[in-house]
Amino acid sequence: MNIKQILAEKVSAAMVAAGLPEDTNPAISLSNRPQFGDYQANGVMGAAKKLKTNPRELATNVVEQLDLSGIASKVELAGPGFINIHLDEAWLTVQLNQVAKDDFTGVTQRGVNANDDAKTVVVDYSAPNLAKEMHVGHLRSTIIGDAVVRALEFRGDKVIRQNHMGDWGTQFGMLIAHLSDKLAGNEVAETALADLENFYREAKIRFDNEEGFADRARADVVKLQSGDEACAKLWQQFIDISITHSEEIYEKLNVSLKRSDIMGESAYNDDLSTVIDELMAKKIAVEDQGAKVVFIDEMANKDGEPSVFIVQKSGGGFLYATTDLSACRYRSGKLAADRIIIFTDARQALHFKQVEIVARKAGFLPENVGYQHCPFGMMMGDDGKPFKTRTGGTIKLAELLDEAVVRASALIKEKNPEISDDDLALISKKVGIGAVKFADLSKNRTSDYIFNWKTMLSFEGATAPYLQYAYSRIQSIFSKAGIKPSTLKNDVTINIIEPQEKALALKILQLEDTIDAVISECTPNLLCNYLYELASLYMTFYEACPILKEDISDDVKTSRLALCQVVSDTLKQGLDILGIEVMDRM
RNA sequence: GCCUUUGUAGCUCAGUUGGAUAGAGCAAGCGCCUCCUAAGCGCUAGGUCGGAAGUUCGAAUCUUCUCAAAGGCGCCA
Repeated sequence: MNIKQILAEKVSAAMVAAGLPEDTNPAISLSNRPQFGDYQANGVMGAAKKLKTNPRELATNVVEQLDLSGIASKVELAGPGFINIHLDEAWLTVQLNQVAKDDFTGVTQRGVNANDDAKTVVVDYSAPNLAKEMHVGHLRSTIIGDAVVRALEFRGDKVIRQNHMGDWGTQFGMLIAHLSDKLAGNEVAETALADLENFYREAKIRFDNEEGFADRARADVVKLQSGDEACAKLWQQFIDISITHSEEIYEKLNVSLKRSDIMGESAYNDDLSTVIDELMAKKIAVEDQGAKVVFIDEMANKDGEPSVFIVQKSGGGFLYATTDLSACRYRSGKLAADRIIIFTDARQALHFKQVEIVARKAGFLPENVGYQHCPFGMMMGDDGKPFKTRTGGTIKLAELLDEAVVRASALIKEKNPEISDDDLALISKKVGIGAVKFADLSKNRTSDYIFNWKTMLSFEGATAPYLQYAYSRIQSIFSKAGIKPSTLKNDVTINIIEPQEKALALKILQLEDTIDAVISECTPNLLCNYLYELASLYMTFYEACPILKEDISDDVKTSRLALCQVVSDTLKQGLDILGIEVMDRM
């Protein structure tokens, strides 16, 4: 169910009938003022400009050809060529009632319509460095990626998650050398690695100061990479425990990543020399100053100097450029991806642009496979500088999340002193984590954003608690009415009476449109905006339209209860895509 | 030096491929609980969209220049 798409098809047909080319964009958008109707089509003006004709006359022709019978109650021509569309309330009512009965709250599944097949989408996100604990810098990739993944799946695409964990590289030599000594001292790996930050720090101190240790560490890297069994065993132990740390975070964050989604850097190790051989054989890469590099003319600067992309170090070692090229081939080949999406911070934008160009040249990434690097900004403190602890250290993600729950708990207790300890624990977890996630997800992906406890947990305005509150208010009505929401699904017809109900209906019918925008641009903030608007319209409806009051007729009562039911489903479903949980009471 | 991103109300942010009078939330001010959860609702105020020029019926959005911030640019990832 996508109103915008239905209107786009109708207006397009009218445009063609009026003599415009087939690919003319009808440019349907929501009207920004009630007197301009519900939707407007602005495409005629652009088209008239291209054809150098009078926009008003052209628009008149299009409107004459436009058949919206049954859908619109009024179509008006305004200004230089705006076509304002007032939707027919009867039509809206029919659509709304269909959505009310639908398990996917009106979102069409891929494959149902022609030209809308399910795609295989590979999504690379989270990707923490296993040498250390996850810190706040990993939050955005993890939750933005997960939200997009869930949106894709909800729409019906086949998603293959790829957690490209940093589990390989020189620092692991130092770590396994240190671990080896700890185990020799009769320590158990789990205890030695209980605090990864400490462990890393200890190893680093030894590496920098202790005589002979650095040499051992370097030797261990070489041994590890050449397949030495003892080193591999130590490495595996380290990796396993570090992954367990990450899994705890995913669990806390309600993120859908599983161990089976891990495809770490080490997994590409055996393929790297092949990648280089192919690049050399195809004369894409050349030797320069001892290293193997690709000179990318497509990205030359004004003076014609090509961009440089190193794929193998002069000593023969490989870099993350090599790994990412190998990943391109694996994903488009073995995984048969139609589309590849990568979530990393914006600093890597240049790198991924280079990877794509080289991979396409080398044939690792066929023409028809989409490749999308989705960068995001950093998390800043109140002072606008990178978010750090008071002493300047990185903030562990686990600690941040714990603090969110503690803060939520204090606030809930204050609002609701009689709450039981069990309820408090459960609700503060959902509210605290939800608040952190929503604050992040609701911001535009590309810019840096300021992390602030106060605004995200204020419980006022556009926050997760506001949405959760709207949801629990609805549940409260059901419980007060003694009605199981599921019983409303089939027998009840919703009627639109008040303007607040119409506004709500219109918003409900925009879910698919919103999801599609989230999917194509990888921007969950659009879904956040949508859900906030939905919740806000519900609150307005709640104040204006009594449901369980004595003077409300049974018909109106059941109609409104059913409307509540659709809003409740939509909110729950939308928040679920964001990985935010709801509760019946708060 | 070159490249990328960002700059919108006091603060935090939206703003769909150029569309009509630039929108929310917080903070500020004023109202609304004998009534389904006031973690709420309604109203008021707040802006030369960093600056300048250009493109056109029409610019926060496109082009050029400029100012400011952040980041990247040959052997880390």
